[in-house]
Amino acid sequence: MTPAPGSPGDVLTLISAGSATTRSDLARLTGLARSTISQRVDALIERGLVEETESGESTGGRPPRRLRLHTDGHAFAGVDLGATHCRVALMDMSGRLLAECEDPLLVSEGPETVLAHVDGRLDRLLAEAGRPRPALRALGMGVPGPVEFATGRPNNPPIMPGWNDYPIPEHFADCAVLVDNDVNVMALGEQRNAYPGIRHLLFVKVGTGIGCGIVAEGRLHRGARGSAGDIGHIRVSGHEEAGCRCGNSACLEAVAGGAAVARRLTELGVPAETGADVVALVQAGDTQALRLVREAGRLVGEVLAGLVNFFNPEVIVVGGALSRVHEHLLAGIKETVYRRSLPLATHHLSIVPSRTGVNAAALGAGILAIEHYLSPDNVNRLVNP
Amino acid sequence: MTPAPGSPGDVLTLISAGSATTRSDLARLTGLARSTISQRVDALIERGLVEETESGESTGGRPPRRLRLHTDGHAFAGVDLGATHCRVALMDMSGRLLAECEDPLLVSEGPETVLAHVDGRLDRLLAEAGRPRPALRALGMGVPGPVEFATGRPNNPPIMPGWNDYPIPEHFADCAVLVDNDVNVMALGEQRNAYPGIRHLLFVKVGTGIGCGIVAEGRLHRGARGSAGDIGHIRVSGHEEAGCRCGNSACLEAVAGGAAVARRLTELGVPAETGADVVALVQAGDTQALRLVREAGRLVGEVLAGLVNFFNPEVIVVGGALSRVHEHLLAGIKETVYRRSLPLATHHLSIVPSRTGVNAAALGAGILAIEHYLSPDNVNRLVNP
DNA sequence: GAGCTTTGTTCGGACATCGGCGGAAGTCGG
DNA sequence: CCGACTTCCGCCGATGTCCGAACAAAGCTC
Repeated sequence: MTPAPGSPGDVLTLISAGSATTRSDLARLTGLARSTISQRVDALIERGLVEETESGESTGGRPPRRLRLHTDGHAFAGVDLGATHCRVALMDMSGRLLAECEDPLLVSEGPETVLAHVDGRLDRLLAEAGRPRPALRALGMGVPGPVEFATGRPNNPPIMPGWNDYPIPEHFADCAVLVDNDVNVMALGEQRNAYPGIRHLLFVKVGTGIGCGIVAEGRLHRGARGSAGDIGHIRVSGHEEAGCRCGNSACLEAVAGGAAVARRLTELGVPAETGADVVALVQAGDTQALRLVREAGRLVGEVLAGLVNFFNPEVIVVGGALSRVHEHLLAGIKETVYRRSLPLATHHLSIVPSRTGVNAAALGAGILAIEHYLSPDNVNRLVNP
Repeated sequence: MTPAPGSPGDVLTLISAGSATTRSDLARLTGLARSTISQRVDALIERGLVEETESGESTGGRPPRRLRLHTDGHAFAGVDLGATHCRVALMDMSGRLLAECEDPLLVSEGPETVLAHVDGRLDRLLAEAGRPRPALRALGMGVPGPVEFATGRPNNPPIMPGWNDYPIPEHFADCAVLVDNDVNVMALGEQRNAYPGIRHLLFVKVGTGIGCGIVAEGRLHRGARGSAGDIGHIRVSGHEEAGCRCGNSACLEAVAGGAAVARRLTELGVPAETGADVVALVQAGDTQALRLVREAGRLVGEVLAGLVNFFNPEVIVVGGALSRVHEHLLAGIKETVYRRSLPLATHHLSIVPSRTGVNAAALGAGILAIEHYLSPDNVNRLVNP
């Protein structure tokens, strides 16, 4: 059931999105009477979800009292679980970062160890921000593998031994927990922070692996089994010799992933092991590395060219480890996409580097948590007993 | 603004979908009081949208009065405009076919001529079905090219000379007109008729060209510029020699489209010009034709394998002219998709031939029209003065 | 400071919804 | 065949929600 127009949740959504900052705005936008709006806003204030700030500027009459989210007393967490690191961000209801931390941590140590670590970091960050544990309303988590979003259970993740089907939410009994693929939360964070008006966006992460988060109609597309966006094993032409860990050959990841580029560099006599090594070499001005990164961009671009025709996004954001040298990667991507995609699809297409940087995933996961908590359905439940 | 739960439109949606056939069902499903439901249903009956039928079976008490859409007095049209044909289907509100016709017609004759023809056929079909012209509530149309759905204007369609930016809806002043790409309406029709529970579905049309309709979250995905699903110009590996009319080479359409298969057959000494010729040859048992169709299936499958990883659909439906010999085409497609896509994405994936047949597009276009008319927003407008 | 404008609150009335009651219309068991 | 039971449906008073007019508040303009 969809919420009624102008319901408390709807009102809060407008305030949260910044579409409305006064009661008058709300009345205009919802079409409800001013008296009704006042009543709704009062309820939201009473529940601690909204607060009044100083009076705004008069436009010739009585100045309005500005409304905004009441960000005290609540906290939300975003967790970015990588293969070898764990980043936790504590945010308020408006999405502002309150505190954060990052530690090296092997996801392969298994769920109990890793989630206990997360739990400890949450306590520390909450203390830092001066908020009690019960203030934590919801937690979002991005993990490096496929997840069944509805239940928060990893689904045969290749690089998360011991996590298969583990019910992550049950580890945090006192607050709502939303678990998603790391690339999905990065896509969400980028779209919400940098491209709020864009309805169709792809976020491509080029690191050791290659993945893609899909925002369609402003919402994450996860597909039937939650495995949408797994573009690392799409075939690219002319590289039949490259075998991939998935058992096939000529997979995008096997020829353009960070590890693949490093291996090819090593073959050329420039020792490199990981994507980070490649980035360092490019930054040091190594021309072989630069050439190979650009070539990797072309290969990613070949796959993206097809996806642009298929999905017709407005924006493609390129992130991940290799994007630290994004000029060269992007150059290769753009070159191929604009050559191989149809004009109608590329005419208004932007291909840009990620703006959110290293904590993109943690912030995106936090946004997942906040949007869950502020969803009209949830707010209506909070307001009506 | 989303409609309120249990609004007249919501009630009608449940009846239309077959989820509820009695007042009691509606009360259970909406959570509203039985008295409220009765009132809503009365309003819908008064407006001629719903009718009572005979009593249903008792389950131990008073038998319920069954409700269904009141299909008399309304009519909806679906128009399938092809490059060389025009098919018009007249349907009632439940999606049942009332009358239909097909004529050879060159879309290249331009909008005035073609739309005048459609108009004439509409009158004839309405007369056949015994309904007056004003009974026509909405019209859906599928055209062979990209369309800006919101305005119903073709967007630089390659095979529709004279139609660029032509405002098709203005030609039919008295009823709502929805114009979409032909593959999109085929996808919609197939999903609604044959796979109502499936949320993510791809419809692949293999004919002279190759296109794809995308259903995501149960709704058509049209993309940013309405060009989503144009998979005919995605690159396939190992066919650099094949030039395409789009200016690139190795496009899927240039190696696996009906015209391409026909050309390759001709080169092998078996004369063929169009996809229809190829179908005839296969049906006649020509082994060369059979082999090439299967090979075309493999090529389509290579592209679909990537799209399966990216989009993660539950069902892929294969339609279009070449699918009349779908055993061979499907065999090639399945072979490649199941080899090249990730297990998580293929595990619950079905690849099936289209069930709706030659009038798939016309029926899908009609469904577009009906769903527009029965959308909760529109129904609420109809019921409340 | 009077009048104007805009914002926000108060309050009575209109309207929709709820839920109990009773009648209608069937089944079931004796 | 008939009464008990079940389910469906309409009626109606009670309840609560929402609206809109009137009013108060707080600024601007002259």
